[in-house]
Amino acid sequence: MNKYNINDYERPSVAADIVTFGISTEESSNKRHSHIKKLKLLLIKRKEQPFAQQYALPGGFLRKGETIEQTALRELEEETGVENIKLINSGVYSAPDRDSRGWIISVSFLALSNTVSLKSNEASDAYNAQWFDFSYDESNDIIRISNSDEEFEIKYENGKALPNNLAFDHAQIIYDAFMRLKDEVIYHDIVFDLLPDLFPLSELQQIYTIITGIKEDAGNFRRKVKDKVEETDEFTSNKAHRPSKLYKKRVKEY
Amino acid sequence: MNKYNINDYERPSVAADIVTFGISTEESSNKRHSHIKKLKLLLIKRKEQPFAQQYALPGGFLRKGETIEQTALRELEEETGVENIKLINSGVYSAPDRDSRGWIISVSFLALSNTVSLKSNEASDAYNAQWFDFSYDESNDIIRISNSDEEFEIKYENGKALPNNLAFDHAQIIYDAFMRLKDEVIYHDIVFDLLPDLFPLSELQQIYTIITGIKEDAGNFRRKVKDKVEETDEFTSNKAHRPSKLYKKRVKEY
DNA sequence: TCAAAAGTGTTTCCAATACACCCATGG
DNA sequence: CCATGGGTGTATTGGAAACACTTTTGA
Repeated sequence: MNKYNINDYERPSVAADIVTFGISTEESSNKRHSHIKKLKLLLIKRKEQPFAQQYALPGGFLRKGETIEQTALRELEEETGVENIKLINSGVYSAPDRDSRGWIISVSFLALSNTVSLKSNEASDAYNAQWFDFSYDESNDIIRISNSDEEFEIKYENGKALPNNLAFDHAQIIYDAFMRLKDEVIYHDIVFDLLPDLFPLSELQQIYTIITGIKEDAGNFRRKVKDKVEETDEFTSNKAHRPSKLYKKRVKEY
Repeated sequence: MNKYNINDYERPSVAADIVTFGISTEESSNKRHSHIKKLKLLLIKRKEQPFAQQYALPGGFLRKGETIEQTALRELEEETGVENIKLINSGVYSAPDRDSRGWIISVSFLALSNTVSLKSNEASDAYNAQWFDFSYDESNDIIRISNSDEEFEIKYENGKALPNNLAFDHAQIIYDAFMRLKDEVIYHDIVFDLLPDLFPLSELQQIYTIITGIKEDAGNFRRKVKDKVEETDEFTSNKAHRPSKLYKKRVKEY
């Protein structure tokens, strides 16, 4: 720190990359069955070199006068139209050769969208952004990311994500961010940031299970989360079964 | 990301700041009592402006060709002589006005020293580095950092650490890093990185308790960690009580 | 012989699990 | 009226907590 003059040394470009998760609701063709929740990841198709036409995380460069969180929110909005999300810093990637354009380090964010963002689905052509299905195979430690055209697998060995068709080191960034998400869901009740304000408990459990891999009896799960949620007077309707009461996250008082 | 030329925009300086925790052993004057373990934090006294003569985290600037982790390890060694430590990224601080010298963002690391570093204590004059006592008052959410001359309190309100006599935004960085440490100790068995290779279970528990605030019956604690440690044939000696078997961390097999 | 911490045994109790069963709705 | 998921009640059980008690050492 001593004798360092900030003009004496070359400085890196600093970027933010955003790993955005959301929940989609897909109506089953069989009306007897309930809708199914899926975990989704937001990617963009790159237009420019390097990795042109390949998929990458949305992201961009830190500008003077803003924080890196502001960078992340700004770039996410510009590139995908997604707004109103919770950000959690999930890593810093600084290998000198990670970007062929030059010396660029990246600060990654885990981002959780609490609304099923129709906006960006409709506008995905304009934005070049796509929500991909996301799943994690716990027993083999493999992440699968797919849409109707493409499929990416992220395998993990010796502490590193193996290279795949995703741009840059984004496979690694996604792997790390998902592991962080899993941790935060299990230990810090962050599931609620993936849900709308009002939700039935079955929906809470579905998403909890998708992310953590922890399957549980519905009745027991209901009791376990009882002190973390509050009842409302709202109910679901139009389902081929008993309506379910809607709950909201309980806000702690001090 | 599109149309961005990395030479078009001004770039920030990037620094690493390191929040280093270690464990000291202090022999009690009363020989009947056992030695007492204390949690310590490593700080340096700044020689230059800004904040000259005030205490700060060790840290320094990212150089071309190295990763930010390498920066952290290099600066820690240069400024304090401390080596062989585990690093965990604990945040990124990028408020534009956080450093009066200019546009400097900081990547912070939680660092755990598994040896009671006598080297840097002896050499602390040369290095201008000091190990401070560190304690966390859970019920008031206050961190206290002190040595024989100085005392710093870190109070937390509305999601932010209140300013104190530590340099820059280092109060905030320390607060965040300690909370991360607590989490990692409770959920991910990271206590072992603060211990030597061989240790009695009482020592493991002491440190676990200091950090987490979780007090427990010694017998019950012993049973709880049984599957995380392995017995050795070594024993402590020269204590005014029954010798304790030394254990080591169990390494998982696959 | 005593204080202090190491270490084991045992009882109690609570919370996680399993599972049976009723409810409400649309098909 | 039946399939489906919502929702409650209850018995079981495994592990956490409490605590009594023995062991081994140096002072």
